[in-house]
Amino acid sequence: MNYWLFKTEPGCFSFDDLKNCPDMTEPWDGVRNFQARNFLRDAVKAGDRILFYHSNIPEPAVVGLAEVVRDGYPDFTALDPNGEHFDPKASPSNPIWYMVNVRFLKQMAKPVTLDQVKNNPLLADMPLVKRSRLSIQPVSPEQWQMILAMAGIPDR
DNA sequence: GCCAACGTTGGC
DNA sequence: GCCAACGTTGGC
Repeated sequence: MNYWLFKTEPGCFSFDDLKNCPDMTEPWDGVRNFQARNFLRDAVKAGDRILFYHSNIPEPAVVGLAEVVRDGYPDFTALDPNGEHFDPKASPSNPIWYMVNVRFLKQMAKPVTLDQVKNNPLLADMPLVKRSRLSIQPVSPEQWQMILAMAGIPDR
């Protein structure tokens, strides 16, 4: 099992939105960055755990945990000319973009802010801290445990 | 809203 | 295949 951090702008799709949708499960579509795409296509697998991160807000933070429930499959929103994630280069035989399905796991009573992450020397290697704009990032087991500890969530 | 960082595009 | 121009992300 692997750990990941998924970024989203809550104004676009928030952790509450995930919690409120049917089965608390939703396709993670619209990723249009090749490095993130590669993770979704090749490495993110059902059963993996996700740190759900809210970006582009006054206090960016990890706000909860989610779980991958479906391996990568073609992101067909790239084929919809009327959709906001349309990519004219994508086709059914060459979908280019991939997505996974994610399910709500746990809300953090105490979100872990970007500021807290940046101030923790043990988290200095996180892509998040290096100011990478990567929207799908790998998280090490140690980093995962640290974030959970900072959120006050017991490690089961 | 600004702007630095950085990913993508396209001319050559 | 280089690299300048351009577009996007995301913290502030």
